[in-house]
Order: sequence, then C-alpha cells, then structure tokens
Amino acid sequence: MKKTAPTLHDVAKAAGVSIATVSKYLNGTQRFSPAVEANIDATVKTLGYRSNELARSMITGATKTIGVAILDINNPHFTSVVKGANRVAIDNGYTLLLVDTEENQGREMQLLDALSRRVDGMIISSRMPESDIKTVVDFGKPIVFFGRLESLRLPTVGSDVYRGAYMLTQHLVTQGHRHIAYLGFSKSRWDAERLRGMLDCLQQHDLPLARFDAQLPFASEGERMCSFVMLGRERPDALICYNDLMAIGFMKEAQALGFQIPQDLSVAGFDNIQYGEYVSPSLTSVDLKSQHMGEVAMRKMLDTLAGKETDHYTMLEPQVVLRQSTMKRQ
Amino acid sequence: MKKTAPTLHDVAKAAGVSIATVSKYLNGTQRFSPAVEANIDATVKTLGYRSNELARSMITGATKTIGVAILDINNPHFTSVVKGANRVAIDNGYTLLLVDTEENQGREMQLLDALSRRVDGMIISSRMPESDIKTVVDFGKPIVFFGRLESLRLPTVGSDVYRGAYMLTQHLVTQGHRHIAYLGFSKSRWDAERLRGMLDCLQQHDLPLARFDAQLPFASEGERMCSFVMLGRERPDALICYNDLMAIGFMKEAQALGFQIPQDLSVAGFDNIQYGEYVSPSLTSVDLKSQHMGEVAMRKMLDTLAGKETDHYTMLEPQVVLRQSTMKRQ
DNA sequence: GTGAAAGCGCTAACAT
DNA sequence: ATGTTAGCGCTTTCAC
Repeated sequence: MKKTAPTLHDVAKAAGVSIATVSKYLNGTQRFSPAVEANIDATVKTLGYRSNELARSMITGATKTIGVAILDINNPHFTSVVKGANRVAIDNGYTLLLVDTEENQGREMQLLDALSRRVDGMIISSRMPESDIKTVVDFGKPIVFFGRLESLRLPTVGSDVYRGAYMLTQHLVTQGHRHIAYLGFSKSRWDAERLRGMLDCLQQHDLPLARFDAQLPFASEGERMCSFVMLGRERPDALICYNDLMAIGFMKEAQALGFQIPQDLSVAGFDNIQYGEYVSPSLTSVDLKSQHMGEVAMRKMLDTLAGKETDHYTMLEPQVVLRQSTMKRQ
Repeated sequence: MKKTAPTLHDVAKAAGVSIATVSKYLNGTQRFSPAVEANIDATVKTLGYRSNELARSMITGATKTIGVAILDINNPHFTSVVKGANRVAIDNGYTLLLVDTEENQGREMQLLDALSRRVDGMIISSRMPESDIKTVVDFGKPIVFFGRLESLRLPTVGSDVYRGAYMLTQHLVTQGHRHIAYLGFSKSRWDAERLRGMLDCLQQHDLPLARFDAQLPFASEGERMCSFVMLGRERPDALICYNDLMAIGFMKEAQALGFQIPQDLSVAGFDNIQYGEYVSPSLTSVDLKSQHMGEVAMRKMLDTLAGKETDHYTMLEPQVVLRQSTMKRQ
C-alpha cells in the first residue's frame, strides 16, 4: 500500500542497476546479461512496477492514441465505423479517444481542439465547412477525414454514394416506379452526391424527382416528415431516404396513416444498418460499408503516422441490398 | 511552417517575460499587470502557442480523461450509456477514452491494463469474475462499475432489474399468460437478477417458468434460438428475452415460422432500445434507463476524483413500457 | 555490457 | 508583481 506508484528509479535501485539499464531492457532496446535481466524481471514483479505512459509519451512524442470524432454515437452507421476503426487500432497497439459531437456545431471546434492535444492523429466525421476544417488541420495533427473535400488535400475515405444512389434509383425505375421522391438531409456533406446520383439516373429515363428536406437524420424526423410527403397533392410511389433511420421512422408513420408498404409505396434508405432487417417490411438499403470505412480510415491514419504516403481519396464500393420494402409495379 | 511547435519557453522569450509568468497567467493561477497580460496574449496568438497537455498532465497527475469500457458498441444499450457518460464528461471538461471489449474475454484484461495508464479513472462494464476485477482495481485508478458486486466494495451503478423482471412478469400473469418462458443469457452478471424477479413473481402465482439460455446477447442469437423454443413439446404463451436485441431477432424468426405475435405468443425484452418502437409488432420492454446509467456513472467518477465520498451502490428504477408485442389472453 | 547525465515542456514552491 | 529553480518519470546519446 504505498502512497505513490513505483518508478523506474525505484526498480533500478531495488535491482541494483542503473535506471538506464532498466529502461532499455524493458523497452527491448538492448539486451543485457541473463543475470541482470532476470533480476530486473523479478524486481519489476515484486514492486508491481508499471511504466508511466505520460512520461514516455512526452519524450517519444507519441501517445499511441487516435482521436475519432463522430456525429452521433446513437446512429448505427457511426457505431459500425467506430467498431471498424477500433479493431484496426487495437491490432496495432493503439487506443481510441472518442468524441461524440452530437450533431451540434457549437462545441465541435473546441472539442476537436482539446482532442488534438492528446492524440497522435484524428479521424473526423463532420459537417464543418472546409474553412473550419482548415483550422483543425492547423492544430497540427495528422487527419483522416470522412467524405470528399473540395479545396483541402487530406487523406479521406468515403463510399461512392453517387453510384449507390444511381444504382438504387435505376433499380426502382426498372421495377416500374415513376413517381420517385427523395427525403434528403441537405445539411450533410453526403446529401448532394446522393441527389446527383438520383437525378442523373432519372434524367436518363426522363423522369422527375420530388424533393423533401429533413432537419435531422433521425427516425423521429422520418416520422415527422411522413404526412407532409404522403398527404400532399402528388403522392410518390417510391421514396428514397437519406439514411435508414429516417426510412424506418417514415415507414412506421406511413403505416400508421394507413398506407401499405410496399404496395402503396416502396421505401429505401442508405447505410444498411442492422435494424433494417428487423422492421416490417424489412428495408431495402444501399450498404455503404460503414465498418469497412472505419477500418480503412484507421489504416490510413496508421500509415500516415508511419510516414508512408497514402492515396488521398479512397472510395468504397456500395452495394444495393434488396429487401421487402420495395416491390415491382406492373 | 516551423518544424517544432512553440513551447512556453518560446512565448516567454518572445514576450520578454519569464516562463513562470506565462504559465501562471495562462492557467489563471495569478493575475499580472495589464501590459504584461496583453503582451502575453499577443505573443501566444502570433506564435500560435498551444500548451502541451502531456507535460502538464505529468505534473498535475491528471489527464482529464476517463476511460469507458463497454462490451459492444453496436449494442444500443451501450451507446446510450456512452452518450450519457459523454454528456456529463464534456460538461465538466473531461474526455472519453473508449474501449470496446467486443464481448471478448481474452484481450479484455490487457485492454484495461493499457487503458488504466492513460486515464484518471475508469468506468467499466464487464463480465469478468470479481477476482479479475480485483486485479483491475489494483491498477490503481478509481473505478466505477456497472452492476452489483459481491465482495468488492466499489462505486457501482445499475438498474433494479429484479424489480423490472418482477413487474414485467406480474403484468404478463395479470394479462392471463400461464406458460411463460425466459430466454436468458447466463453469462451476463445481470441474468440471475432477472431470473430471480421472474421466479419470485411466478412462485406467488404458483406458475412455472420454462428456461432457455442463449450464448450471445444478439439479435442473430434470438433468431437461432427461436425454433428451439417454439417447436418444442410445450410452447410458451409468453416469452421474456434477456434483452431487446434478442427479442427482436426472435420475433422475426417466429413470424417466419408462421407464428403470430402477439396472438400466438407475447414477447418482451429489456433495455427499451429505440428500435423496439419500429419493429412489428412494436416491442414491450423494461426500460433500464441506459443513458441515465451512463450519466450517473460519470458523475460518480467525477465525484470520486474530486475526493467526495459517493454512495457505493446506485440503483435506478426501471419502467415497464407496454407496446404491441404483448397482449391479453382471455 | 552498463551507467551518467541531459533534457522532453510544464508546474509549483520559493525568492525577490 | 515577476522571476528562479527544482523536479515530474522517462528515453537517449555518449562514456566507461
């Protein structure tokens, strides 16, 4: 029950060797005579010595910690991203410092500022404008960013949502839908790409797109927007939502309003979250490979830290996953 | 574009004052003459000085970081816990170091070991035996634990699952169910309490309980166990699952097998995860107040760090949330 | 093979 | 009101 934890100094003294010897042996920097090594091992054990990571980090300049900033930990898409990033991190001896910015612009910058001081690098998902991202870059730590950037040249990773949106739309058109609507979320930096994919596809078929915009990417918002979309002058026969969460909320409310899905309306989302399988009808979705995104981002981070050059933009290939919420129209 | 970040020393020199003056002023430890303060402010700005948290932490002994270890970040219960903990942490100037042990005993100890060296305290959710928890306590950092402990006297927080299970069972019995089954998860330290609550209630009504045990607390496991439960000799008329995830999986598979819920079987779970509202039928559940658990845990941690004594066990009151997956039997 | 000593950037007595 | 100085626990040349 000692007041203060044993230090390298204590071990050295107790083992009758120098502090440098202990340090080098423990770090595997150098080998020593068997007698000395055994002695150190024993002393470390009896004293219960554990290195002070802080002191070491101060010298080596590395904390072995990667900061991960996400928008909302309650969103399954982000938990999958974190899961992927975490796996790769752990396999490489790194730990995750998590920051949940709660879809809340206000404190984001100060959170990132604080974060940047305690990590070796940051993996960031954010809705900040590029000018703000520039500020974050100036915090001086390596950054991997989710989503494509215009002016900044940063390592980024994303899913090809344009392709995903195009494919999904193409499928709906092929299945006979003629009145397709998009319940988007224009605050997201991924929204425009989805929209572009849909528009390009529909234009080829000379079909229109009805557009709606949500304020939050949540299920509750999908519910809220439902009557607005379904009880207007022109009811769509297919709806694509910005993400699965919104789609799930929308479907529930649509059913409450008396509509049958997919008979009255086909619904689809993005992300392919796990719960899409368990709602009724099960949800058709564009799988954006969330977990893989996290893995790739962390691998890029680690490569950057190791001084390797990484390609700047990595784009994962999405996959349309068909389920019961969409059907063929005759 | 300097190679190395400016230090306190640089600021002091550039501002023509001593290093201590800068330190004290920046930390608000002491006030100085307006001239000096303005001068320091200006220099800090032009140099872009940002304190090295590591060096500071080494001296103050505080990292302003709390480690949070959870079993699975893909489980909504835990994301809510983290959300709650994170809110309180941020409001108090702390950051979360997250560790996802992935329901994987093997690396858990080494992860916690590593974690303990970089944080001021740890909030832990784990299935470790108490002997192992003792080891973690010996890492020397304050700990707040989720769940009641037998021998160890640690600050802990939990939900009164015994009461929750009792209430839920009571409700089912009142609604006319006579063949109640429990699909448990005996590896969890919360399983026994649930079971005890059900048993105590059923005993009073002189009713039996059929028991099944899952290997993992996932939806997929609920699906897997379904045929085993539903196609045996004695089919239950009500099923309580260890958690909502399992219940959701179970319901899906039961419906696939041709059963109607709740007509053929009432189903209920624990946690009251968000998705329970969106599956069909919507899921009756015992709300364990996940987010509140996280908040309370973090508050206890902060109190402990501040030297305040905290009560050792805090038990939140659960609430039965009735939805469509349970119904009255005549 | 092993050890002495110089810091890493900062805080906190203790001076002045 | 401001400065001097002694470390915090560790890594890392550079000597012996």
